[in-house]
Amino acid sequence: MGRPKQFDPDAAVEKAVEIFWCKGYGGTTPQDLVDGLGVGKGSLYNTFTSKQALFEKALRRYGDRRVAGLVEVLEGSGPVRERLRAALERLVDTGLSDPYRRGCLAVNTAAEPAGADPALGEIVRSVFDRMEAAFQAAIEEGRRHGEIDADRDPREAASLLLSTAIGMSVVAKTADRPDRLRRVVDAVLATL
Amino acid sequence: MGRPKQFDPDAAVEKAVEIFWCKGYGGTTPQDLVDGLGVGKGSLYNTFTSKQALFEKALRRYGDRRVAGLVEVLEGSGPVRERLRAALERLVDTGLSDPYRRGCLAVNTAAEPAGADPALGEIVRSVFDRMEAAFQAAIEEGRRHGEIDADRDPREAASLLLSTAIGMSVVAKTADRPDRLRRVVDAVLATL
DNA sequence: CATATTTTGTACCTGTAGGTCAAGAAAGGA
DNA sequence: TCCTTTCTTGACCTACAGGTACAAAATATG
Repeated sequence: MGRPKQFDPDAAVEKAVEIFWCKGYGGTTPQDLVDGLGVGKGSLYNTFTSKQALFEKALRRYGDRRVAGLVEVLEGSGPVRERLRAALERLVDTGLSDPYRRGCLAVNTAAEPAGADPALGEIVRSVFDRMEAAFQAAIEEGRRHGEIDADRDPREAASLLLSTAIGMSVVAKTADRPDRLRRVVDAVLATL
Repeated sequence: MGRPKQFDPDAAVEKAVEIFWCKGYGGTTPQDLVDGLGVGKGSLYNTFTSKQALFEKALRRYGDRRVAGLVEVLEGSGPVRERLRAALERLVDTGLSDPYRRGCLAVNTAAEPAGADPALGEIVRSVFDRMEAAFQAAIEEGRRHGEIDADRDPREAASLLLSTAIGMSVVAKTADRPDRLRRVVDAVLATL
């Protein structure tokens, strides 16, 4: 009962992702949210309580999507090595083709002072953990299929892939010459 | 002639590095600077013009120092491979032992929206370029000495080391289990 | 239809960002 | 010694951050 909401909170979170992704947590103002979500300030705070609470929802949603995208590519068909290449190249391509150079919201948050907040840090950590686990699963599959050297420790390799992916997200933001990122992909795949 | 400054601008930049490193560019307020530098707001703006101008000085100084530290380790004595390990482990150790988990100021700036500013982006890019060049020089030396496989493309390997180092700076901020970073160092060195 | 409940728009609030300005203090030069 | 120049202090300014409060509007129930 009571008056029904005149907007879709779910869609609003979706829009919030874009705004926070562009401006960062600290750089986003209530006015940015009001303009971007198209809802009044009263509704905004009535629904989401605070800027941070909304950001937590947005970051979680972003992270889930990112992880799902990575898992989808890594669990695809074809040789594992090619799937790993596809996953990394997707990172590079989407990073470089983004006109706003937003990088990765999870990485940006980790680097921001906001990342020191326990709740936000935990969300970021969870994203990183799931990405690493996805890499590790792929590498183990490749090892079982004899595509990847059995000497290679999958945990080690997965940690390297995670760190590399994070580093590439940052490098992509500097709008550096694209060849640097292509080299990184080649280099890290050559090691497997 | 004229009244002499009552503070050392050079030392003030040094202190500014610490403040920006802790709070980020966007998160640092004029009041933070007044408190931290111990100079009045008038003197601050009279000497440094603006928050951004001071930050540029601070970021440049930080970057020069960081690059010099890396070069020093990489140009040291002993086998190249050990020097590379020492350089990466230093990154990990200083990153993990920092109680404030500040990561790397250049990386944090690249990830912040402020990194999109042309002047700041250029400083960050310069830091990354010089680090990559230092890695590349070390790898080439190792190759000449037969310590590193001649098949390995030094540019590729250097780009990988750079991306990995950047990624580790971010991961270190999440206060993740230290073993992840140790694994990354082992993994990336195993590839050379 | 009256009422209880929830949402919405608008006004309002306190604190601070990021500076600017004017007046006085501390030097060197004529 | 007076003048010019530069630095310093502190007051001041405008805009906006991040919310809160309230009255009006829209529903479900009895």
